Amino acid sequence: MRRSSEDTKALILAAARERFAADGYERATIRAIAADAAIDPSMVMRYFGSKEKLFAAAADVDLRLPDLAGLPRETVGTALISHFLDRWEDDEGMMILLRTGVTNEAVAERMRGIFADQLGPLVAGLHDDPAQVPLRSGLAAAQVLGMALCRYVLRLPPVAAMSREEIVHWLGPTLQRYLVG
Amino acid sequence: MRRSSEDTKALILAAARERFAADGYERATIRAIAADAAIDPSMVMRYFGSKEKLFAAAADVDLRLPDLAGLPRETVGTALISHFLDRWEDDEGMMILLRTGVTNEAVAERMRGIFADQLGPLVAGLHDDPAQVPLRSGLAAAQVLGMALCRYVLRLPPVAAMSREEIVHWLGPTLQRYLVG
DNA sequence: ATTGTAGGCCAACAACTGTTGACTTCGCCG
DNA sequence: CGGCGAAGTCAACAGTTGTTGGCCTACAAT
Repeated sequence: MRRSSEDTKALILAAARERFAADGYERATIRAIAADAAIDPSMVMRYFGSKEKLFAAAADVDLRLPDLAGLPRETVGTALISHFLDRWEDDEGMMILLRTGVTNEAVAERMRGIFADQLGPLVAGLHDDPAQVPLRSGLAAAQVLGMALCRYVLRLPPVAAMSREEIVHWLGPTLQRYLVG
Repeated sequence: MRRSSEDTKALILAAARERFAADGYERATIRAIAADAAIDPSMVMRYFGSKEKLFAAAADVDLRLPDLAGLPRETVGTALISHFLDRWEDDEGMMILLRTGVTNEAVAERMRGIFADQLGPLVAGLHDDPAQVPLRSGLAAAQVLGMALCRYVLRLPPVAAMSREEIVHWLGPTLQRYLVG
């Protein structure tokens, strides 16, 4: 029995996401991705056109932010950090963005867009004064991304060893203050 | 007049630091570094042996942490964030470490060492209970690195636009709580 | 003036990269 | 059965990379 076109495409995409997440853009070669998917490198080109387009498909990420405005005012900090921990632990896309955005201007631009379009509106729902929004969402982004960087990417031992509850306990109040304090 | 051996070596090292800081390890090619220094690529090999050794020389970073134990207890948070902002703004080494440590395991290991050997002892000076130290220095690292990431590497507009005083004002109390609160 | 040496340059290497085009093989439809 | 399109393979391309060795050239000591 032969594979369908969509099946192989999905196979390649899965392998690509893994490689990009683990190695970043440059070190994740098309040959390595193809080998992981057990197919020929030329199939990658056939289905995705180029390495850049394959990456674009692999790095298509949605933060899936919940609607914090519906929550009790004093719980938005812990809600946000909980959500981000969930997201980081089950979506390779987060790792891809961070690993590659640091050395690739196009991806950095994409991250700026994601934070402006997704985190910004969410924070806007918490304030009457729109002038506060950029500052507060920027502060929140710095805290959340710093945690992800230390825990999932650099794996600083004390940070990687922290329990989920510890992180929520310490970062929750910080984010609370940044967001609405 | 001909250049001295040490002069060229310093010239190469300066160009290398700039390139590694701007482009990361993979994209910073020996040829590009040599061109910046206006010398032949083979000279880089002559003076540094290999690209890896050149990088090791370029990424030799010291956080130069001040002695927080000598300060009034309630000012350690603002003192730490002020110091890190200074450091980030006048030492390309910080950028090199962050840009490359994210995709290079050896550099990540180096960063783990730096934070264990430099930030750890500093925090230890603030506590009687040594068991608290890893948690607290990990939290501080996450906050500080997250700010650096958003401001200097990703350049998220709201974070990049913040004034130095705003950052100290907002992150100071957070670090204070993480360190001794 | 000769020579030794250290600084510098050139050309080439082998390996690896993304990418391409021609070729083969499978399986469905008429 | 025959052929046609889709799925897959193979080999090669052109460019770039780190790295090497041989060669040239200025300068200081003899």
